[in-house]
Amino acid sequence: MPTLFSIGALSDATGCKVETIRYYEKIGLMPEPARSEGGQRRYHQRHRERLAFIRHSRELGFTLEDIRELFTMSEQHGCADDIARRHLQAVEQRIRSLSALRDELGRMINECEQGRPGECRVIEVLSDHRKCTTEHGH
Amino acid sequence: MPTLFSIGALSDATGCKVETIRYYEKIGLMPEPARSEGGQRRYHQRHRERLAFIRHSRELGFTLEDIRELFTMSEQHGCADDIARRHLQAVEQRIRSLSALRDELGRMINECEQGRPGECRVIEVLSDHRKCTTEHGH
DNA sequence: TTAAAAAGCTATAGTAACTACAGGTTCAAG
DNA sequence: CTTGAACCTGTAGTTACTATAGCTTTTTAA
Repeated sequence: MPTLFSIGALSDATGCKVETIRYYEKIGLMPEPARSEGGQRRYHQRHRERLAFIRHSRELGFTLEDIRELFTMSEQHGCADDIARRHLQAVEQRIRSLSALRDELGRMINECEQGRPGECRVIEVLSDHRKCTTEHGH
Repeated sequence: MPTLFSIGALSDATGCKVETIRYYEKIGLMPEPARSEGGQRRYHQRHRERLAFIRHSRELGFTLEDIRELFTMSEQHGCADDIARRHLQAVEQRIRSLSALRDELGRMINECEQGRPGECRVIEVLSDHRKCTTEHGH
């Protein structure tokens, strides 16, 4: 007989919160598990695997919609290459704008340190985009 | 007499959507402007400046709560140095994890190209965190 | 001057991806 | 057998907007 475990045990095994597991079930990302006599959820190993897949994908920044697509792919033994590629492009773009932002913040803080006390460049720069050196945002 | 302008004109001047301006007013980030006879909003130059400050800060990734703090600072002629510094740390952390993620995605896509057709490493790696080389997530 | 079109108004609901109650039930340990 | 931890459902809240419906005001063109 397969070992069944509770939602709390599944939560401990995957690091995913109990509420989040129920939420994934509600939106159809996790299948409805068996229930105990009293109506509590009872999971198998395959639930643990599916949840691990979801959590890992989320850590890598895939959206829940992406993950739905990934499941379809994996069921059809298709290649998830293009989803990953699309996602990689988004990640690279995000890194570029965050880097511009980091430079701008660094510069603001630096100028604030140089200034006389009571004179804050941070506020000044925020008030006027023209005082920016980098082109952040899109 | 100061030139008054409509919400649409303010929107055009700042690139901030009309709905967003009304939203900022509702949450108390923008002051309530004067109204026309018929009840439409009429703004001055100082509203434009305040909104530009908000938008610029948002572009730099500050939250609306941060921006509230920034306004308090600027009213008290205080230094926003520590908010900016705190934010910089968060940005740097975000860049680090996104870089790890980019590497991981690149590796997955690469291995997928190398493999025999119909064999997708992307799904495989997503199923098993142990197949990761980098430590992403926290 | 007037009629139509454009822009504005309020209030409410929806988005992503959860998280946090409230108020009750079931389960496992002592 | 009792107690307390864990579980249940359902609903509301989070962030920062965006979108809709159904109306009113303002502007433009005939």
